[in-house]
Amino acid sequence: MTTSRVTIKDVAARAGVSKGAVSLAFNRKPGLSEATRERIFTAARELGWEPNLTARSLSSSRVDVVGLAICRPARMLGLEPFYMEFVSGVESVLTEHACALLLRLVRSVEEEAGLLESWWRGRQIGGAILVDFRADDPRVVAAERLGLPVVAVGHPSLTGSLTSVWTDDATAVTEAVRYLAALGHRRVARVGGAAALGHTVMRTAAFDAAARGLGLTGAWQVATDYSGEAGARATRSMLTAAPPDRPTAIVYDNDIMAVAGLAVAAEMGLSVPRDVSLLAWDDSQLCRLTHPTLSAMSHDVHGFGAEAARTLFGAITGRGPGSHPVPTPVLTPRGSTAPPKV
Amino acid sequence: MTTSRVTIKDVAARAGVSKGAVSLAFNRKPGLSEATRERIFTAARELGWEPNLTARSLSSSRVDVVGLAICRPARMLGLEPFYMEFVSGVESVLTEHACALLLRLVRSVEEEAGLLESWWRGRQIGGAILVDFRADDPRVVAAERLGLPVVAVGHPSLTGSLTSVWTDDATAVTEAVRYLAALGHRRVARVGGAAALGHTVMRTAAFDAAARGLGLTGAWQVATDYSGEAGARATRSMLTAAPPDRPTAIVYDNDIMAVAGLAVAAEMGLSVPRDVSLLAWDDSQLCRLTHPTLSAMSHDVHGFGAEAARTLFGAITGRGPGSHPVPTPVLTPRGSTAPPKV
DNA sequence: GAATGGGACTTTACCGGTTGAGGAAAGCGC
DNA sequence: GCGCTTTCCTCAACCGGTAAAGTCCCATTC
Repeated sequence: MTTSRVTIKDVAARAGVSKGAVSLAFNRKPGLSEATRERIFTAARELGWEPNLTARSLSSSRVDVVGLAICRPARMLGLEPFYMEFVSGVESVLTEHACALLLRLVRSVEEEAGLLESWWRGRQIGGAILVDFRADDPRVVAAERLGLPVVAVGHPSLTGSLTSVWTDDATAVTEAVRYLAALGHRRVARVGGAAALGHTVMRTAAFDAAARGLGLTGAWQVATDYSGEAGARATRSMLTAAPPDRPTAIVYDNDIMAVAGLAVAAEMGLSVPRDVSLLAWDDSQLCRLTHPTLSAMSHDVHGFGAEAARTLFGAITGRGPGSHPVPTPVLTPRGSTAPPKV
Repeated sequence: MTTSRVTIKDVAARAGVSKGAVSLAFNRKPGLSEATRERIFTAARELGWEPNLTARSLSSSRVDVVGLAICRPARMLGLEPFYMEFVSGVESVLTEHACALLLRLVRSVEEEAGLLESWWRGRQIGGAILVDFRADDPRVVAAERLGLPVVAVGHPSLTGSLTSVWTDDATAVTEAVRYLAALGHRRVARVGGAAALGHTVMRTAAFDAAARGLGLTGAWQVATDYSGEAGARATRSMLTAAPPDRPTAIVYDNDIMAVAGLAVAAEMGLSVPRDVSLLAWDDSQLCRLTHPTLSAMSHDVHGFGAEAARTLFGAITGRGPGSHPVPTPVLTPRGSTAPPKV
């Protein structure tokens, strides 16, 4: 009921000091005796005062909020364990710095670029995390132009002069293909993510290169929108191909599509991994909840988010641009991959 | 590079008016001629000015940010499609009001109560959305004491005097049980969510009542932590029970556990729905990506989030407490439910 | 004993908007 | 031509903090 109208002035009055002193105490700056400091904290505690962050950031012109806009259809977002895990990693670091996360779902990168400008101009955020880069991403130019401190989650080749945090997807794709080839697979397919995304392009190229390098003749890949439906559709079309073309192993660009692929195989009466091997990507817990369990290219998404947040703090505090690779996804074999049936 | 140091004063100067006039124009308040208004907008556009929201909320003491804290282990969060869909529903309404969402993951409701107080005292949020109520939830008292406008997502019996938005879970559970009984099942089990959550308690009671009412002798339910692992464990222990006790149908409290249950059945060589029927809850797209597809108690989670946000705006603008039911989940039969084998 | 220095605060000028109290000019009735 | 509204706009006081400059007092130092 009592709308807390307690301000720094009340605390100052109660502690018998000026508001400047209260400010010094709460920002742990030197220039106050221990006794006074203590008196101020006591007064604040008694009144239940907390500094008004709005006022603080107005006068100190630093904002303890970072923005994150995600640009994927709501439908897919919910299913994609990646984002929530990423966000939770980001949070874990932000929390340490008493920093908050402003989240927004957008429909296009153009909208996102506009939003970032708005947020920054309106002093709503002190920095931002950018994900899902595409070729010639408008956000690169926007962030540079605005001088907005950001961390770009994506390969340096996509993020221009922005500070970036990225995984080496090309190497991971190569490892995946090598593994399947080592098992004896010759016809390997890949169900990729959205073609517009930069990392999809890179994975696609890496897949091609790896397949060619290993002399795999039947390499075949398609792009999807990352949704389970699309994954199912792609899998169905691959598995219904005439036997000489039919892949014996399929790599997916996320978990969901791999799960959907597993269902398609079951629905077609094919046994995994006897008739076809499946390899997922990202490796959320979902991969351990299926039967058979899904082999996957696994990485620490939570840690990825945390690293992104740490890097963002670096950018906000003026550290110049840089490129921060995080560990490459590693192959985690489970029940869905095996040598092809002879 | 050019840190945008454009302020209302610059715009005023350029348009040849006072800053008060600019303020009036940008808040669409009366008292300005069309011509002046136009001149001001032009000047603002030319300078690329956007009002500093920090300054605005300091002087107008209204904050266009709402808080949402989610209290579940990161592990589970990622997998739970519910939250992202809910958030996307919330967003869809917030966006219309040019309002932002402050998100935070917390480890306990106590921490959340503290956070809300901090956010509110620090004028970081204008209101909050509270989810996952438990019995005697400390957030109820906290929100009341602070006078913080909130919308509580949970049954009115759990949310005290707070404005609430809720689904009638008891009715939905009853419908689920009735459906399975109508198919001929006599031994129906339920894999519930976290026992500490209020809605779990209500669903548990409703399940018991429904089973008793229908004279089902083998009703059996357990509580879990909502994780896929726990769902798998529960399913395994149910399906390994001696035949007279073994349930022929299992209802799950979310999607993930149902998916895990499906895998367990497969791993045990049981056929779904021939040997056992499974019924999921929430019905994200995941239910359509399995084989067989999962029958589910289905509701519009996106719409649920949107309604919560709308109701919150009501609370913020001073509308008194109220209780807003949203549509009860409805049964959506798919491939995982059938009459029991005789 | 005057000059120096520094610790402990206070003062005061912002930060960039909003808001309510005016004030000048134009329109209107008589 | 005078008072009275309206319309349109200016002024100045906030909002609740921060930060740089200023004040005071006391201990040193020469």
